[in-house]
Amino acid sequence: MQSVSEENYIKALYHLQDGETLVSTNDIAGKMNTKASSVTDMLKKLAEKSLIDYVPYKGSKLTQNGRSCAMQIIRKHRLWELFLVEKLNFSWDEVHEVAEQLEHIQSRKLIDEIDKLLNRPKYDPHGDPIPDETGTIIENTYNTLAELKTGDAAKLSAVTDSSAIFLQYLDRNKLEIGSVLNVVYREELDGSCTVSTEHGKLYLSQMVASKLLVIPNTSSESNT
Amino acid sequence: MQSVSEENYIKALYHLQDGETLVSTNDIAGKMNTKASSVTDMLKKLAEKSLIDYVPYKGSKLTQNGRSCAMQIIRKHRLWELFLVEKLNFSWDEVHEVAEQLEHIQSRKLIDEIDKLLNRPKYDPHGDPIPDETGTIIENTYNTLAELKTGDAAKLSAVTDSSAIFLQYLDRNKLEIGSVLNVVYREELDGSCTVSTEHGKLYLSQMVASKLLVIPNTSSESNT
DNA sequence: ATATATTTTTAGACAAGGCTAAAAAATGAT
DNA sequence: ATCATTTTTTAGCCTTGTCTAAAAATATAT
Ligand SMILES: [Mn+2]
Ligand SMILES: [Mn+2]
Ligand SMILES: [Mn+2]
Ligand SMILES: [Mn+2]
Repeated sequence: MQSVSEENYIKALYHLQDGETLVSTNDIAGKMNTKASSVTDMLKKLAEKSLIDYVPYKGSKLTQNGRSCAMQIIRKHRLWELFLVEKLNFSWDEVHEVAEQLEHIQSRKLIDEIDKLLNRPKYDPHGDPIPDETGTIIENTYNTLAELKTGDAAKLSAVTDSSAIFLQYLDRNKLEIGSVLNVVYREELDGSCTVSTEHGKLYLSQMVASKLLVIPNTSSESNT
Repeated sequence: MQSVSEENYIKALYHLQDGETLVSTNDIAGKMNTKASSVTDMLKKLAEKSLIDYVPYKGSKLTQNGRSCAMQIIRKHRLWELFLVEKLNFSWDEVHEVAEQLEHIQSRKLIDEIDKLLNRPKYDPHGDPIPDETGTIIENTYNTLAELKTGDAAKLSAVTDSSAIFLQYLDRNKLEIGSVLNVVYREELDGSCTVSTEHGKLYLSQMVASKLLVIPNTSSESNT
């Protein structure tokens, strides 16, 4: 059993990890709003428990064990987020903070029952995939909206920024998971794009477009 | 905002308090499975925050402030317990441990929505009253089954022992909140009693009978 | 009233998790 | 290859919450 703090480090490591490359101590400190020295201490402890492989001065990565631990925490986080939206009238910009607390509740039955209640959902309110009981997670290869060209169409499938301020911006512009986006014009100069949705035309900056993960519409793939 | 540990001390103090009398340091240590010296340290801290009145060598009691804080924690504990039973297929002997964790989650909206979902319930699965948002709690004056005499009838309304082992004993004997109990014979020697329910006759020891809170049936009050 | 027993507090220590400042290692630029 | 910069680790300190052992206060019994 891990402490709340240990769980948070494991989660951060998972989110920062990209393939087999080691995650730097500084990056972890950045993500967790702590100091590098605190991170070093914790890395030693996690290595001791064989949850991570830690190479001093080089970086660290999750072991098999650590990864499966991370998946359980992320599963809980995302199931709770969906539960809050589906059953307790939370909006998608309100759930993250509460889920940060709920993800640390220790009860196998509790999370299994939430999973059942929600009919074994595959995605959370932000489009992130929910690992199943065994820790298996769907790996989707999305495009960002910023990668599309004039004339392309796509379905908004996930967002990479779950901050309240960003999600509220999307709400104001009637963008939600599932929205169909047609790229009316893509400005190469600054990477911005004008899209049309069922609610009308929208101008989206490169900053916003790069945070929207989409599945390109194969039906309009002909116009290359 | 209080730490989880502070909240647990406040809760213990509430449960031990009886009227205006001071609660002894030793009693708190007993209830919390800690040592008296640890309790003394915490009492000083809680007094500093004016959550309790602490008189060294005499004991302590909750202030107005501390009491209202206790009510919020107990409200959360009991609402979560009922939620687990009503919505997530937990049995009444499984909920306490998980509720001990969930009661510390900080989110006003979360608990309000749970309350709404359950239709502003008045009692938890063990018959304990649930404080409302303002901290108001129903004060019932129950009798224990052990106080009744031969011929009395009563409705089981609450239990004072929520341990899994005790609740499972009640399950095995088909006793639940709401069960109607007729005292067929009360043995003065050892305080045990034989009761009949809709499922048949039962022999209950004084130890068990004293943990069952009942509302005597006024319709059979005539036989005094 | 005094001695004994019990309860409570104090003193000092420890583990977890954090911080700052200094030292050491790695990286990058000439 | 050497020097300067950045990253990481170490050393030492702090806070929270716990403990044990000793001291002080209170309660109890003669
Ligand atoms: Mn989240
Ligand atoms: Mn999410
Ligand atoms: Mn309980
Ligand atoms: Mn209860």
